[in-house]
Amino acid sequence: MFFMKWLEWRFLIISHAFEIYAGMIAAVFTVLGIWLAQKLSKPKIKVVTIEKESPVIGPEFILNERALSETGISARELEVLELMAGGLSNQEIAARLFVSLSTIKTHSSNVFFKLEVQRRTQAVEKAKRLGLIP
Amino acid sequence: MFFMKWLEWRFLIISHAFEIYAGMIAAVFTVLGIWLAQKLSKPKIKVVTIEKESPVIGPEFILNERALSETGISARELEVLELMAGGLSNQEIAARLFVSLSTIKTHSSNVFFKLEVQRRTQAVEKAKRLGLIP
DNA sequence: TGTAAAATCAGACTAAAGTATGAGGGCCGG
DNA sequence: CCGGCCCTCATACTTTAGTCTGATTTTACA
Repeated sequence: MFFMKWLEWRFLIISHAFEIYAGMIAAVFTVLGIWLAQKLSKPKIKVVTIEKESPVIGPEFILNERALSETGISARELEVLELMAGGLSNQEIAARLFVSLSTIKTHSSNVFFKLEVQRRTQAVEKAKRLGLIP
Repeated sequence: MFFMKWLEWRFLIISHAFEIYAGMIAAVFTVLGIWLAQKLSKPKIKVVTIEKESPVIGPEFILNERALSETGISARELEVLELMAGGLSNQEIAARLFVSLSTIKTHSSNVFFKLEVQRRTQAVEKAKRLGLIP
């Protein structure tokens, strides 16, 4: 029985040798094709942009020249305004700028007038809004 | 001459019929393989992530509770501090909160003590730094 | 229920801040 | 060279801010 079966197989293989050969070639080259496709195909590139919140990197202050000229605030007055914003008293500002208290009072009064306010806290607040100080 | 060439070709084709056949099969199935690969394989996706710096859009203010408890500033005192930062005088703050001027003076004095400052401008400046007010 | 913190207010005082007015000197452009 | 602006300073005065002391009431909490 075994022998018979084997003979049958042998016959089949021999008589269909070409077809088997062709099939093997087909199989091998199909695999080759798949492999080629995988190797050669360019990957699709998907670009994902991620918005990253940067915690206020640039404290870069740019003076608002327009507002400055519109208010008519002078260089010295702006200096006083900056120190004022730093929380200094008129006395301390005077010492810092090597001038008298009277001078600072005059300057600050002028600043208040030009900014249309009546208190230093308001002046600082408005000056910041206008971009006159950081 | 032409005839000779043709004969030569013919001979070549016939004698190598099998190889040509095999080659064609190989070619066809290579293409099939490529096609299969294209159809069946998931498309390769290469994900490129790009970090994009965005300059903090939201000026959303979040109160710094830590600093608040550390300084020991009470709710009412914080209210006064906020109005103070708005440039209001003690008189105006008193009117706004329906209390007397004395009360506001007491509150502000307490705030100055807790923030370790001596002037309202300094208090406002420091409070902003600490995240107590916007 | 006692108490500690918070909120309220007052009076008195000191210290700043702000206003008003005037004035002198420096600098610049018409 | 003069008028206008800026910077400076002073004096006098008013207003606001800030300190200190002391007190009452409310609220929250153990």
